[in-house]
Amino acid sequence: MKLEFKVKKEEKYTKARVGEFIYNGKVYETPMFMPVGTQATVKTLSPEEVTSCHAGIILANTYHLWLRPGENIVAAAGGLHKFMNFNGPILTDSGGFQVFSLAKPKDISEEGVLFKNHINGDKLLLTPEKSIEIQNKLDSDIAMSFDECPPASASYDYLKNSIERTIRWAKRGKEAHKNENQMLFGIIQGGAHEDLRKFSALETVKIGFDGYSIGGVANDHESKRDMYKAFEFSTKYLPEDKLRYAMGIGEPIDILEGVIRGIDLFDCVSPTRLARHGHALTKYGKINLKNAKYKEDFTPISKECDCYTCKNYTKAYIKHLIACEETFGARLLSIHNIRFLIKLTEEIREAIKKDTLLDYRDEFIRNYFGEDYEEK
RNA sequence: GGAGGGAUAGCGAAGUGGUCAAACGCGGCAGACUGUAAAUCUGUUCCUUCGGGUUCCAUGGUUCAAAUCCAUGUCCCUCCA
Repeated sequence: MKLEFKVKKEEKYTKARVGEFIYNGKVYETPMFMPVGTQATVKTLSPEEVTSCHAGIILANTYHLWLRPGENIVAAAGGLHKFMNFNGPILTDSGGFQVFSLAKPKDISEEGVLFKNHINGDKLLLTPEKSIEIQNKLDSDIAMSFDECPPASASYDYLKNSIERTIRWAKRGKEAHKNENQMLFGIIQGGAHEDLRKFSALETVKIGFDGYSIGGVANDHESKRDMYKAFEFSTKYLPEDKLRYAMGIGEPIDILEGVIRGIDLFDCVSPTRLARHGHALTKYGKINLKNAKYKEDFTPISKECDCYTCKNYTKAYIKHLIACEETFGARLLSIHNIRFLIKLTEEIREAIKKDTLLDYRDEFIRNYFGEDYEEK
């Protein structure tokens, strides 16, 4: 079943909106934060634990599942949902990010991208058609176009050529897309340049997709200002009635600023990666539970948090688990961090409904960064 | 009782005349992480007022120079009886 998205409420003072879609008879609201489960698992968590964080859509990755176990095995299992025992909606990334993280510029051609398989060194060609074919077989609910994700610092000319090729790839991918039950999103690139974002958006919209992603952000230590420009210059040229998704975002403040600029969906590895590295997100900033000061702190990460971790465990205990490299520590922190970001989106939705999102943002910043916060 | 081996920073362990405040690993302390080649990576870890000061079981000695060579002592380990 293809999920139908509707905008339900637009905020009065910003571009933010609350939307909803129905999946398996359940109503899901946006803005939404989507946990990442690259290899068909949100690292360290069971599907039940992911769901307990009130997660909606989760991600999986085409490139990784193509290499292991192979899309045919997932298809033989009955698709990703059955394979990984997750009943909620699943979005698959196209492998486009791996063009950024694994390929070298010389590996990218009109036909596709030549990857050196990171597991056994084999050379493999991923094309727009192949990426879509794999995603069709994986049977995710939302597929991504195969794009090049150039670093934000790439030159104007490089970005321009790359965008033109990504648009040609998007057309090829759409033609190859055969799964009626699966949405297909196009991806907007263009760094922080308004004309490039505009061109990328308008051309991608011309092809016609079920939703639009904003890519090429937060991948190059670019400034927050540039990232927010990329959001703004993309959503400005996208249709109101389609989902907008900021790929790989992110940090709480970036989610807020993205929502304000009209973005509905966010995904990020940070809650689970930070967790594995001993960090917890809190309303008052990120804390590092490895720090000695938590040794005898027998209070929860957050008294206000309703997650399993905060209801049952202390900082001192989690610090001990992380110090001993016990996986349960990473799991408890993953639950907390995912719940934190999802709770953030819940509060954001409430603020949009009340037209108080800017006040909410300002209060969030005061709490999270302190009084002397300056946007960089 | 006899023969041999050893003692190096919080721990393990290199180093066997100068380039040694002493490799490396662990532990400790801190930092980074944004569509996951990340349970990873980086820095730091004798003291310091950043000039320097005090170290390699202890004490004495050889030498211009000692963790390194010699003597004595202390402790530990292995094998034989």
